[in-house]
Amino acid sequence: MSQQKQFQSIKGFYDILPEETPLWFKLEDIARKVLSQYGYNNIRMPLVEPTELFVRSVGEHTDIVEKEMYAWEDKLNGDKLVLRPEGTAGCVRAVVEQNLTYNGPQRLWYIGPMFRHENVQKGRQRQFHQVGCEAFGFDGPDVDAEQIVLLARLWRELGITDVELQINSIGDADERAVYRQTLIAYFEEHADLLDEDAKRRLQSNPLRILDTKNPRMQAMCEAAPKLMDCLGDASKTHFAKLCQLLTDAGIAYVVNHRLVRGLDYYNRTVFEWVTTKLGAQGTIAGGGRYDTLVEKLGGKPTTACGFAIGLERVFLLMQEYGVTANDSPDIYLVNVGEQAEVKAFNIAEALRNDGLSVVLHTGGGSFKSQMKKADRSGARYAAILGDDEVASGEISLKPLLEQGDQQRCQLDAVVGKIKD
RNA sequence: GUGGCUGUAGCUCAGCUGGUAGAGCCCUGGAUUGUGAUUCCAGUUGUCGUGGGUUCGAGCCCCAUCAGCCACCCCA
Repeated sequence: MSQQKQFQSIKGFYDILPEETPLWFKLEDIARKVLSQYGYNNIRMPLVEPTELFVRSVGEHTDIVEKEMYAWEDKLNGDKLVLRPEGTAGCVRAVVEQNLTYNGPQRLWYIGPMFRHENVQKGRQRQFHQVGCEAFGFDGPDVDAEQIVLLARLWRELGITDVELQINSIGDADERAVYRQTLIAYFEEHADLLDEDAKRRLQSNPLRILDTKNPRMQAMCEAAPKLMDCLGDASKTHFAKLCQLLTDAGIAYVVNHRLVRGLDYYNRTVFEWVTTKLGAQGTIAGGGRYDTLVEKLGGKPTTACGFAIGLERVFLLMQEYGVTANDSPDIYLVNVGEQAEVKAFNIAEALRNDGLSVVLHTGGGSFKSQMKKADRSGARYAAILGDDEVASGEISLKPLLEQGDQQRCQLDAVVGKIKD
């Protein structure tokens, strides 16, 4: 007997197992319900897009584009393609290509896998899943607030508490450019305090230096100029209105002046929902405005605001909070004896016609072993079909989840007894 | 990409300074012949992540490799 080689899944790519899917369904069902409550419509984009789409939208000098994309060249025609690392770019591409905002603003959402070649950790895999949500053509901060309130509702419905909302405004591109120069100048004045890491980032990503954990630099960073102070009136007003809307809605938030997004397309409002229960992968959802992206991808100027939810992280959080789900059948149909085995198949179908979920026991075995399997299936009832029942044209029903007597009844009375 | 820890049955793990593998759970069967979840009895489960090396002998020591966890980084 030669043993064939076994395969293992690619690093960072996982199977989601049957015992986990009920909770996934719960998560997805609730997300769908909440999104539709706010009038968002589902859109489904391809998993593969042209590489250039992400270079132009996410940004050439971002980590995602520089080192995390699954990119390749099509052998047949030389097209440069990628597995999508995020959803917004593809969604905007679709909106522009199909002229979806022709008849006015659009609220869209999508769900599916994203791909980033990162180092694997809990809550961070190379194929992961997001629910994304994008609103096009709404200028005011009310959409920003709507999306935040939507997420707050989602956490509530999912049974997740203790997630912190952080918000910030990173202004418009020109304001950010001014701030960038101001900040670089400030850091250069304090060059003696900068560590290796900070020097490296000084030109590439000076805003990130503010996040440093180096205690020697803390005080200097605290005293650095604030982005908020460089914003123009329009951006400031936008942010102030957002804050007011959130306060009025009773949504607690923290203004985090250092909150910056790693994707280039964001402007003005940025926000993140953060938990402390998942280690370093604390962000379960993040988003913000991207008012210039539609135009940058060839569409008419259209403002936009969106967010993405990291589903694996939310899933882990649900488990953390003890949220459970099951998809147990109503009935496990026990059948012993030659006649019973023959009849059971049709009885199962008849019960399913009445809308019940029925697992038919197959493969024979004693009453005892069949009852064990009935119990393990999680079914609410065992429906028992033996020689006696076949003779009288009845079926016995035994509740498995709670105490109660076994009852014999006619087949067409089963639904009534179970639906009580 | 960098650093630290880990990898033994389906699951959780034990395995002494190297002497050819164990527990609990699970699973299968049974405890007067039609009844589960409790109890009792019996039984099955393994290329000790993979490939090399040292040794008379490796789960244990050494090297490589793969995978997982944690942190940095980044993000959802």
